[in-house]
Amino acid sequence: MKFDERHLIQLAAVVKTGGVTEGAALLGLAQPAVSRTLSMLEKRVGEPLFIRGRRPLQPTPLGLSLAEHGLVMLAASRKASDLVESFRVGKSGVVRIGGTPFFMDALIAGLCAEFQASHPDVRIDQNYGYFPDLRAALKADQIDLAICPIDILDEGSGLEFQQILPGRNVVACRVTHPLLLKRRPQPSHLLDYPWIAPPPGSPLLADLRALLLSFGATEIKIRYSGGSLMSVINYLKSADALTIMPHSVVFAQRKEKSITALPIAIPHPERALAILTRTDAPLSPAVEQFAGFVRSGFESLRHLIKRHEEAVVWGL
Amino acid sequence: MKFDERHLIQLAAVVKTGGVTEGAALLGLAQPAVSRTLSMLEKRVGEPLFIRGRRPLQPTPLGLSLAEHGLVMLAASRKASDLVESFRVGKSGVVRIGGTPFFMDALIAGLCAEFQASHPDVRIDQNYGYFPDLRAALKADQIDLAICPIDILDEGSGLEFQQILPGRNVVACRVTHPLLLKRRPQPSHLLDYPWIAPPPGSPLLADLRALLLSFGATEIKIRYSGGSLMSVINYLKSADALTIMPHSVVFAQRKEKSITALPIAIPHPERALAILTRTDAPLSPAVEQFAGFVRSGFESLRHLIKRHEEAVVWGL
DNA sequence: GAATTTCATAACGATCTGTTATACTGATGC
DNA sequence: GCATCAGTATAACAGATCGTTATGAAATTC
Repeated sequence: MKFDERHLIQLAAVVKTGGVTEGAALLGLAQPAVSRTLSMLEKRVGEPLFIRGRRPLQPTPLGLSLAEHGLVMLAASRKASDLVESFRVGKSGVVRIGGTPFFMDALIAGLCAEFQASHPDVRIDQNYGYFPDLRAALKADQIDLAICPIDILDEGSGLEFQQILPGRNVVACRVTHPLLLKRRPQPSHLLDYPWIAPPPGSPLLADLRALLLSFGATEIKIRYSGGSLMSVINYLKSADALTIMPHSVVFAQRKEKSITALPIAIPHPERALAILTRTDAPLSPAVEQFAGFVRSGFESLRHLIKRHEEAVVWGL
Repeated sequence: MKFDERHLIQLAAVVKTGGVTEGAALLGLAQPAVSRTLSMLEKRVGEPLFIRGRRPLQPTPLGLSLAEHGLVMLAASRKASDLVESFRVGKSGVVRIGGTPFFMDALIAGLCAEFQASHPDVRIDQNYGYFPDLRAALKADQIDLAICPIDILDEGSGLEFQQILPGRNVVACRVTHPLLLKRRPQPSHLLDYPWIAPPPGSPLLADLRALLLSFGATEIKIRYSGGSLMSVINYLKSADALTIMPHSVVFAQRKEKSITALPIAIPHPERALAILTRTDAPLSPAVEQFAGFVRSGFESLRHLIKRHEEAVVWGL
């Protein structure tokens, strides 16, 4: 005995509403359609599903049991419909993001949480990587969207950068660092302290090398490397060490009052943060929503940084 | 977005098995049918449900979520099919029985439990009543089957008795009753003890009256009445009272060794126990099974009683 | 017992289903 | 890199099914 699921749903609707007419209305059908379905079901099952000739239509035990299964299907069907609707407007789905570790840890994770306040049914899968990895992951459709500093894209690579924050590197240290006490700290002083090297593969590492070269420094006291952002910060908090960091990352930590940036202008390449996506395939609605949220989030951040810097300048 | 539930089930089958061909096979369909359903679904949903061009067919998150709902429906559908199968062979369903209190309590309740050892999914609803009530309940389709002593049925009543046990009334008392010590207890001795009257409406009450009349007794010391079987037995256990009971009910209590029957032959009308059912509507499979079980159960009981009585005779 | 509501049946067009046959595409082998 | 192969998509068609309107039958209600 194999059922057409729709028939069981119709049965469920009739049992639930207590009438063929009402059941049909519940499903948006005409009454004869449902009536015929019931007759057909009874014939096929070979057992009565309703007690005939009773006006508040009353199911037999078998009819009732079958209707319960139908109700399960009806609920599942409704849920499926809702799911598609919410998926379409980006209210459900999966967003697979990748990005450079410091940015992800400092800025994106929090944004994800904020995003889910309005999109609770969107799942976010986060991955770490630097540009080459991210580019490959995007091409291989392992992630939907990458967040990393702008890099060079081949022509016709099928990828696209959208800048979300202008970049600037700073030298970070703990708030009690002795260099902060100096009236005018000089770049050469930077060589007096132990350094934390950014993770290998990180653009920051290249930037650090360029920075040192600009001082004519050939050697640097690297005492720690390989840690994630939290490790680096915790190390910094416990020593007068220095490291190079995107300004926005240091800025994001300002509330903690544990690390800050040295007021030393250092050379820095153009490293604007951007969203990297594929151009060949359309983004799923949830990804689209998330990307929009990230853009507006960084737009706010940009203004915040701007006002903050103006305030700091005035405060000087 | 409203789905044809069957489509979601097909989607579920494909996701579950990991291939269109296998999914189709799981549902007993040809591959093109399922393939077309998938194409159609994707077009209607407007979002890809599978990542194209991957051989171990891989669903998108949306496809996967939809498939989960489809799986729910598939499971419900299977359960519904199983339910009908088990109903057909009487392995599930509801049996609504009614009967005279003493028989139900003494004999039927235990049989119900035994029945459900082989039919665990059959629910039994038990009701009490005497013949007129049971007849009415059957006609009103409130019960499927009644168990009571055979009574007079009108011609064309649409009901039918099937005898399951020949009837015989005995005088019951506790095993320590003084009358049991007498060599040859006489009917007249019965008037010396207090009596328990069977419940009003009970055939036993009429039988008791007839019994007394046969002794020429006009008065009897009725000290207790209205109790269910358990009350009557508990009363009997605590006093040298007497009461009239169907022999089978006393017999059913033999293991308890608390009450027994006096070896006094008393006049008794023909009161064979029977199953009363409607003849106009077919019994549901579960009821049929139950009726068969009751018949064979009483068949065994009949033999048991016979052997038991022969043994008692030999023992004398 | 008449009115009204509800259910069952009939007939019909449109749609959809499932089938077979066949072309296509990605995986696998050398 | 090309051939082979398994699995998937497409096409075409016959049959079933759906949902509709119109209408008759049955039961409830007043």
